[in-house]
Amino acid sequence: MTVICRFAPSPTGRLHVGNVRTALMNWLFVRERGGKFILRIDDTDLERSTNEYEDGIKEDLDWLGLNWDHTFNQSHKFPAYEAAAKKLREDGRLYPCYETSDELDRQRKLLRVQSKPPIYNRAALELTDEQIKAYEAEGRSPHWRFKLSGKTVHWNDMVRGEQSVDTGSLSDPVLIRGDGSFLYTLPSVVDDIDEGITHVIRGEDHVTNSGAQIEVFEALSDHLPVFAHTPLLVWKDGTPLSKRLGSLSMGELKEQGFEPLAICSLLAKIGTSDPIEVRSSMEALKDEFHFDKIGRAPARFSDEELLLLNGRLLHETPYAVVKDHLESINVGGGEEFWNLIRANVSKVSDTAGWSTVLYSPMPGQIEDADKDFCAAAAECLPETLTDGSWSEWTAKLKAEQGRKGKSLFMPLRRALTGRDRGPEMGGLLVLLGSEKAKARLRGETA
RNA sequence: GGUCCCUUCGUCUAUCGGUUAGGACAUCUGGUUUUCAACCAGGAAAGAGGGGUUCGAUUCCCCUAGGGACUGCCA
Repeated sequence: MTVICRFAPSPTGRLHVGNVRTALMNWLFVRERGGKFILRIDDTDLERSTNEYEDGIKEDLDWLGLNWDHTFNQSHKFPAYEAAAKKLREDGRLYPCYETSDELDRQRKLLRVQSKPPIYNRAALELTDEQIKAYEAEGRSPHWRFKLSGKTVHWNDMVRGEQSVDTGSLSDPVLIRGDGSFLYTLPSVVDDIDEGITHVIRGEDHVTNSGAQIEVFEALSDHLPVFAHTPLLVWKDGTPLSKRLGSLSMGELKEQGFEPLAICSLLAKIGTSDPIEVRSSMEALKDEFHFDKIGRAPARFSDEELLLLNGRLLHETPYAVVKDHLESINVGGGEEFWNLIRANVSKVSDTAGWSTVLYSPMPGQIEDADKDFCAAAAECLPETLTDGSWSEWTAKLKAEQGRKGKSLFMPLRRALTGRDRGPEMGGLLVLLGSEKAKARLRGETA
């Protein structure tokens, strides 16, 4: 059986880490099983959906490496949803309701105050023809609810095991709004049937939904996908992610200089029994993905962890992979430069600072007590530098100046780079060149 | 209020009744670099609380506490 999964974002905003995790789970599962990944744009809400967001979402997925085999918009499929609604009406599963939103709101509040579950009372089922005519005469157009069976729905969830939802304790879901537009539930089920979706992988906020949706599936066809409800993502301190989604959008993370693979690695690993480590390819992530590795507690997302993984990834990234990125941010220096400094960067943009150190005029950093020492060091620095120059030079300085260890090396590092920490000095010295090095040791800007 | 879910080293987690409770990240120590960072090795560190069941409970059951999801003419 070919596995077919879908990711179904609404184009009402850019993708954030929560969405991406869902997309990633679907993608990893499909690619591991050699199936089809469908990108469905849930734009039935024409008011809030925009083309810009749709393009943004596609751009984000592209950037992350989550490629899809097929994509379509729900807004192009209204006839199919109408047909499904017609069938449900004919079968007596879809019934018109005339309450206003305010009335329903009041009813729910009242029930809550009485400590009763806020379930729709199905008053619309009792309406007489006269009452309906009266409502229509008032100009009210009905919204339509799906009549749940009241039975308990069972399914075997790939993450949560045996699940049951008592549809008797649920409100009949509204499928069609008063203005005739479709809510999420019906189009989603119709499309899952049409596309032959075999596995629905989504967040556990949909668990109750699935109970109702399964009944809609059963009312429309024999097709029923397997469900997998993954735990939600929370912020590192355990608070809901929703408060900071703005700063966790892909657009934002990209701008902050995070690598797609670091993001995917983190999102694929948190909340699982695998160690949180970066992987250098989506292939590797795919091979390690398994539903039985997913825990059931909320997965914690940490920006610090992301930065760490980003650094680890860069430490082993070959020049060819970052070449374009380096050129796009105008970083001087080629392969030698990258190989030397990559172990000391967390983000590609950190290379800019090292590029300045090596290729732009800047003053060294010399403390008063080290002035004479640095001047002397400048004197005996050879004109031509090779890989061995650093150790020869420092050995000579050690003998002549009587300095060793930290007091020997730190002043040189500071004078030459202006920094306390950084890559191995031997390599830096060669890239820096003798002339520049001498000038900086004398306290000049070079 | 109701339904469902969760609670193990600082953090994310493994364990399907008997384990020296394992790993990863962070932290600490050592090595390497005649300095720092990076890198490598090693150490310390844990089953919310209370009851059961059992020869034996982190594991099964109940209660308490804490956290989360759902309970929309949102998705």
